[in-house]
Amino acid sequence: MAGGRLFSTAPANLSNITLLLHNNNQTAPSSQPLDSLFLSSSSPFLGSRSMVSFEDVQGGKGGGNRSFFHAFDVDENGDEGMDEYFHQPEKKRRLSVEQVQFLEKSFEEENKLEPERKSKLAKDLGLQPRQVAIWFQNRRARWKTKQLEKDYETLHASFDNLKANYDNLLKEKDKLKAEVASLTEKVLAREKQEGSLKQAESETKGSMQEASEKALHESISEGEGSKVSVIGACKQEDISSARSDILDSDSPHYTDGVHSSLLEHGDSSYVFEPDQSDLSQDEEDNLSKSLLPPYIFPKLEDVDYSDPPENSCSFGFPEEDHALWTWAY
DNA sequence: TTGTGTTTTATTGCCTCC
DNA sequence: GGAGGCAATAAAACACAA
Repeated sequence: MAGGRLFSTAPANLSNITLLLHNNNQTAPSSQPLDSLFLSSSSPFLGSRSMVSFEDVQGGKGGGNRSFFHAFDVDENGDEGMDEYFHQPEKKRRLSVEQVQFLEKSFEEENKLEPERKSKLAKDLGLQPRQVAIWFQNRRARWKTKQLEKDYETLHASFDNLKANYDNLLKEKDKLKAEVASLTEKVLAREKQEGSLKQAESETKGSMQEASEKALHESISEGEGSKVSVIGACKQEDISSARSDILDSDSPHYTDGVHSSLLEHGDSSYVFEPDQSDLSQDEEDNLSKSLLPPYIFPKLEDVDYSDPPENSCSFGFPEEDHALWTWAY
């Protein structure tokens, strides 16, 4: 559209240029080639087939600075190649390889074009300053596109890298999650196992306790003449007395002086002083301590009193000893 | 040779800066 | 308001396969 319009008006411009050239030729040798209208005499790019823009002939924007005739006025003139331009005015001409290389080099140094540089390049390349400006503009556009592609690739690579890392982390997380679940399961199983073991233990303990109590009751009720009451049997002082009674009759004689004297005293009621029943629990405990034969019964301070007194028929003995000392009665 | 896609040159209109 | 840059676009030039 834009380009087409330019060339649709080309014939009119062409006639203007022809006229101008004609006028120019009136003052210049007719042997001068047309190319030199646009090329510096010192240009290494003589013979360029670069297309001529007629925009400035039309008085396009930018004013006189962009004038086709400005270039014409500045540059040397010549006739060679004139036919080429004016027989194919509508044709675009590509820059030669040398021109492009020169422009590329210049672009690498600086991608912006100052007016002085533009003029110099145009002069050196035998191009219009406008052409040089257009080339730089298009080159910047290409560079920008390339840069965008590069940036996109960099970002894409970065994204891929991050995504791979993220995926790895997700996998690791799942692995750890599974590990935690497995360990939790193991812990729960172990706790369950321990719980059932404890329950079995307590059940055993209960049945053994029951059995020992039964045995105790039986042994007590069998001994009718015993001074030991069933209720008192569960009290430590009473049990101690009962033990003394039992020991008096069944147990081997002690060599312990105190007990021997006591036993020798013949009066087992000695240990059952009526007054002592009125003693406080602490006093009773102390008394019991003093009366207990340490080599048969455990020291009372070692006895577990965690059980309530009424159920303390085990006397703090380990469950496995209950049967033994129950048998001892 | 021709159709088609890509590249290059150039234009246009808009915008910003001075 | 002029100069110049930029995005969008046109169109010629070019490359290449069929």
